[in-house]
Formats: sequence, C-alpha cells, structure tokens
Amino acid sequence: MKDFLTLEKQLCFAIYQTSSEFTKLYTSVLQTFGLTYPQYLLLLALWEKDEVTVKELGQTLNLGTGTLTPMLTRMEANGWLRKERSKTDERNVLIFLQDKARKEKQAITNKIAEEILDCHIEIEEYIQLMRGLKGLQEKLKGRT
Amino acid sequence: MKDFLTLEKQLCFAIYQTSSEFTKLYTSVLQTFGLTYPQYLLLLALWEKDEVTVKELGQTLNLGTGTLTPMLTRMEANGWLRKERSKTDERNVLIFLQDKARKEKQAITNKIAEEILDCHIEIEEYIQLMRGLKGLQEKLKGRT
DNA sequence: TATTATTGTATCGTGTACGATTTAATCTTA
DNA sequence: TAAGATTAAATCGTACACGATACAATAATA
Repeated sequence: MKDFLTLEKQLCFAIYQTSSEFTKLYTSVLQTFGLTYPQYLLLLALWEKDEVTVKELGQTLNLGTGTLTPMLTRMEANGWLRKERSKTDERNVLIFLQDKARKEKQAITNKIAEEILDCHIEIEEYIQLMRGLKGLQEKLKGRT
Repeated sequence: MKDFLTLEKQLCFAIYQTSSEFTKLYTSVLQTFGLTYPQYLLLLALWEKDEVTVKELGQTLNLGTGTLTPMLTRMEANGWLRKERSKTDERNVLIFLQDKARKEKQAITNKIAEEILDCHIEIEEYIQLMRGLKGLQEKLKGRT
C-alpha cells in the first residue's frame, strides 16, 4: 500500500508536468501565429469539422461554455472564426472558420511538425504512450 | 507525413484530456477537504520536504511565483501552511506545514487511494504509462 | 394553447498558469 | 565601501478551466 501511494504520487506529477511541458512547447511555436495551445486545439477540431455548435465543440474538446464562450469571442476578435446564431434554432450558435484559419493551416501544422520531429520521438513510443493514456482515460471516465 | 500529423493531433488531445480527467477525479475527492488538485500536489511536495523556500517549491512543482504566491496565500488563509520570511536571508520566504496538514494527511491519501483503486488500474500498466510520460518529458525538455 | 420542463449560451466567481515588471535584499567588485 | 549586478518574491495582465447561475428559445404535455 505504501508503494501504491508512492506510485500514485509519481503518476500525478508525471501527467501534470508532461502536460505542462507539452503546452510550453506548443506555446513557443504558436505564439508566432498569435495562438494559444487551447486555441490551437480548437482549430484542430474545426479543421476536422467546420460549422458546429458551441455544444458540439464542447463535447469534442471536453470543455464547457464557461471556458468556450470567452475563448471563441477572443478568437473571433482575432479573425480566426465567426459566430452566428442559428436561424432554425436560435438557441444554437454556429462556429465558422474564417479564411485566415484556412490559409494559415499549412504554415501552422508544418511548424508544429518540424518542432515535434526535432524532439526525436519514436513513432512506436508515441503510439504506446497514447494507448496508455487512452486506457487510463477510459478507466477514469468509467468511474464517474 | 500526413500520418504523423494525425498522430500528433491525437497525442495532443490524449495528454490534454487525460490530464483533465485526472484532475476531475482528484477534484471530486479533494473538495471534501477544501483542497484543489494543484494545492494537493503542493502538499505532496511539502509532506516530502517541509520548510522550503518558494523558489524550491517552484522547482519541484515546475511553477513560478506568479502562480505560487497567490496559491500559498490562499492555503495559508485556509490553515494548511504558514509563510515566514527567513531571518538569515530576508529575500527568502519559508513555507511551513501547519498541524492541520499533518493531521489530515492520512485521511486525504487514504481517500485518494480508495478512489484510484476503484478505477482498477493495473500496476504494470501504470508503470508503463509513467515511463512513457517521463520519456516524452525528457525529450520535450531537451529541446528547449 | 398555456404552463412547465428542457436545452443552449452567456455570465460570474474562484483558482490556476505564465510572462513581464517591480521591489527589496544580498552579493560583487572595482 | 559604494555602485552595479544578481536574486527571491510579489504584483500585474492575459488566458484558460470549471461549477453555478441566469436567461431566452424551444419542446413537451396537461
């Protein structure tokens, strides 16, 4: 049991700090484009599927409106996207990518890829890690 | 290259969301004790080594004073710890655990262990994952 | 159809995170 | 030892993150 707690403590720090390091790497690349890491994740989601409601986006990103609304407002102000209330159901707000987001996509992802490759991360290792993370996520979610 | 970007995207989300799920699990347990997850991590560090400077704590947790100072102020107000300016070098502020933190330690860690065990996480899997995270962390750090 | 329940966003309050600046204490070294 | 450099915290501004609440639009149903 003592060992278990030590292990648990180490996992806490490992996830917390890896996530933080990861964010920092991305931040350093993204600030050239005037983007934050969460904003980049939001763009990743929109590049995959455009013209979605705030709710849909929230489900994709695991975020509530308390986080999304102000974030979307900022990104709209910066010209990445456009918000428009749905005509058919005025409760919904639809998010549309702006030209800027479509045009810069390549430049952004290329730069990211370049930096990531610079870390010499082995693909196999990468996949292993992701599998582990997803496994843990499932178990964490299942509990709730 | 196309595949690489897809993979990279998946890792982004995997780390981001696992970290978020992890935080949520801990938050649900910790709120009973009036603690947040970052505050719990801070206590973990202090239980390991008490009577440290803000700077030391920052190195352990990978946090700057912009985050720590207000956090320590809140935790002092809640009776978890005490801040005291060092007599020998008045630039340093030393952090001391309060009785409350020592007394509640067992209750807190027991409750956490209980919840984690509830997730049926295999120890082997756990260790694998951590190894992967630490490996990634090293590579991310090395780049800077 | 008038009432009630539900749904989708927005808003608010609290608590991280982090870079940049400020301030006070200590250290260097000319 | 006095001027300048360095160091440790605090402070400030911006940006998440999240629970709780508010509010307007739509759906359900009596």
